[in-house]
Amino acid sequence: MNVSAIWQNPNNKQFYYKERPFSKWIKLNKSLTFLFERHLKKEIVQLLRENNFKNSDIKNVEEDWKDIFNKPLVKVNFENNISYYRYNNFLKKLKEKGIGIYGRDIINIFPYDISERIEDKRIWFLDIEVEGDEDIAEDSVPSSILAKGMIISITYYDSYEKEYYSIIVSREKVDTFNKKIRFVDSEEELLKTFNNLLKRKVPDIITGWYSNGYDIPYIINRGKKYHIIISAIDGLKPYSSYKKQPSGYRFNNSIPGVNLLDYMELYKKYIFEKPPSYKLDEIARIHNIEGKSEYMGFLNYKKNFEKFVEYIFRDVEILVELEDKLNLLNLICGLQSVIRIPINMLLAPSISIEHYLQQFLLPEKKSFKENYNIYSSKNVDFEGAIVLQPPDKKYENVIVLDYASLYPNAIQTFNLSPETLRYDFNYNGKHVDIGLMIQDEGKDYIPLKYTLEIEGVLPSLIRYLLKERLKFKQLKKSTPPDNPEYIKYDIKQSNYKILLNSMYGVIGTERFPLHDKRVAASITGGARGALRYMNNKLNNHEFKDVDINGRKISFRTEVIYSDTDSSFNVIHCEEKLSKEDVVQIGRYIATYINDNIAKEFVVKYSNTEEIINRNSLKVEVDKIFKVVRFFGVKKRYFGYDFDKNIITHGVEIVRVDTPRKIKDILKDLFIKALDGVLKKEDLIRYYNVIKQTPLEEIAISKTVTKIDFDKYKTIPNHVRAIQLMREIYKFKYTLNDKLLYFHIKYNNRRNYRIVERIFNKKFKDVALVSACIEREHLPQFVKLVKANELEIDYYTLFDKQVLSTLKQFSEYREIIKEVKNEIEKMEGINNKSEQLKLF
DNA sequence: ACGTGTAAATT
DNA sequence: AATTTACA
Repeated sequence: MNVSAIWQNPNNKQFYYKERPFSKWIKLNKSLTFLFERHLKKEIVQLLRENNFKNSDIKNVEEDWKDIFNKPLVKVNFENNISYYRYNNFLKKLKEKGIGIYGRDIINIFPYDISERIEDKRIWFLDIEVEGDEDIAEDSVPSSILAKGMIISITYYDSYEKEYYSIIVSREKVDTFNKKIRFVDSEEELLKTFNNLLKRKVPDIITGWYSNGYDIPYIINRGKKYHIIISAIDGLKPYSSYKKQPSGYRFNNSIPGVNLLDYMELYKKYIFEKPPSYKLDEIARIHNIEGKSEYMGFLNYKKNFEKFVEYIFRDVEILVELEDKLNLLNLICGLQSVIRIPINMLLAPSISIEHYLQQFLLPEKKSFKENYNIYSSKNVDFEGAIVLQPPDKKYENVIVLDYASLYPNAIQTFNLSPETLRYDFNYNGKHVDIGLMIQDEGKDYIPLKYTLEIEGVLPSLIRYLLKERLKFKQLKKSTPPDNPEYIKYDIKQSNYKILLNSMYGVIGTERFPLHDKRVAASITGGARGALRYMNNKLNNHEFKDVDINGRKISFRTEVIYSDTDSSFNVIHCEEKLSKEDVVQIGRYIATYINDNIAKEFVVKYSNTEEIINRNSLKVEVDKIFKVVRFFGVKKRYFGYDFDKNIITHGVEIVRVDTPRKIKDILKDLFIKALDGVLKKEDLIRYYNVIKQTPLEEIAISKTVTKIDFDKYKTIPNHVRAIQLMREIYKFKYTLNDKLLYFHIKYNNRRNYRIVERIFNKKFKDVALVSACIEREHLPQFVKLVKANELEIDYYTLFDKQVLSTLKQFSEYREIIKEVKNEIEKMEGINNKSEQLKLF
């Protein structure tokens, strides 16, 4: 059976599926199951009786199951009519008695293939507008839960019909070209209409920007007011709840028969780029999608209805365009077809891996316990990766080698898994001992022996994942990029990559049933060993008369920096090297490592040569620098390749809390500094440029991590800066997005007391403080600047963001000092601080 | 509700 | 020295 989509009722774990795309849901007959240790059979039978289970409640019992440690297990399959409620209560009782339950994940695994084709799913991209939305005050309850305002429109795009729809509460009507609009008289009618459409069209997925926190709870809660049960399956009810957590609100929504997927959550999880704001128009800008003209939803509804109608489609269009570019729904559907669990479960790696592993073990009739409690304590720390300290120096011709998927390949090569670990000084079977590798680092020996006589579940899963990923990578390579298959192969290989990369992380976390910190420590230990091998091999190694592009070239490699899986090698050579020469040298030294690693490194820690065949550790040329500058600190460097493309890490140019304009300026200044041509005039010129730049582009992006400010042990400046705007100007904050932070001169002396209290400082003359606002506040904020209540403190901005940052180039410290003095003179700033600390 | 290592600004 | 934020 191949199904197009599934939905699982979270209340009773009942599965629904569609046999054909765009049909109705069919209930799946799947019984509830659990497993227990065979020696507890009598006790379990007794407990089943005590809990009023009869023989006829049990479909069958399978006695040939085992756990991954080979413990004999019994699997009980209940009849289909046993409710999840009874089942759950029974398992709770077993848990109270300390009886370990195995294989609970099985009930969340859909037993048949699920289509990965996005074309098979009906997806609604949805957005709502609410009356008076822009003046909803901050509250201890999210506005979508209070649901005070009336929903005036629900707009969506149907991926199957390829059509935009909107339902709008309005007596006024407008005609639109290519959009289908239904005008209704009341919110109640709007919700009823929407609900009927849900039941008739049954979308598989509803997605929206922040839809789990706003649109979906709003619809459900407004529905409640009219006793409208928003649901695609008759007889089942929706719900919407939330939990307040230190970092913000967490929502839990359900509309029966619809998979709810917040596109913003998807974006945050899978898009590497960190935007300065998670507002949809900002995201659109980043991905070169024409953003909406202005935010005026409800205002336009009243003032300019035609404009309002144009506007409400824009957000949905952006979302559709975004998916066109990013293919995240495609990605998640691919992942679902591999892991076969409900879509919303796929967002948590520990849950994904847990279910995937269980599914992988099912054919072998193997399972595992909810928690083995092996080395699980929070206090058990384990060591991570090696990071070398680089010098404060500029280099030319630097080749970076790195291990491909180091952690997964370490797991595979050394057979690292909870059940292959022999934590035993005397174990003498065929094995590899990571303890010896760690001892080589000068630490105490502990036996971290992994038997090679059986294959571990983790390694075997990883071997499978690596094989699948390679298969799709090769298919992708042999397909032209304009072929529609190309993107499918790419998504497939990234699905496997995601799973591979989560494997190590979950082993070290308590939530994961098979976690074992000794195994996590062995993974990082094995990886450190591999890195040390490469670095030792390459540091100050003389390569003599190597055939490079038809010439015999001698060179020396020197390791100048290394982080986790990478080794930065500067090539010392008498001769002048072209781009092609360096590329070829890179290939040569990578091969040099790959040819020797198994016999020189991997086998060294094993008592059998068999491990050589297991080796999948392999290095690649990751990048090549024509010039790179290190600053004497770890995780920060700046350079460019032979095509003058910037390659940089850690420095302010790449940080989200650097303003957009400053990033552009710094890029130019960093290149000039690297090339040794930075002049005083460049800096002065940029200082004046910054003064002419719109505020949005010089705003420092900041995140508030605790919505309850009381929870801060020390209040960060940007939080004080919120308090200032809140107390004096009554700005309202939702705190669900990044904020704009400005250094300011505060001018209104009447409020000095308040400002002094907030910032814990005394001011004699000027109050140099800061202000922090939400993006929506920007027009109001500009008004305050124009009214001279406050001024932007360009000097501090320039000093902190540009001058201090450039000081990393130690050779420029003098020039920077001079520029600083010059600007101080220019601005008439008295360098002796006017600010005294109160305490 | 996936790990550890690290820099830097600030109190 | 401790806290907070962001990055790798």
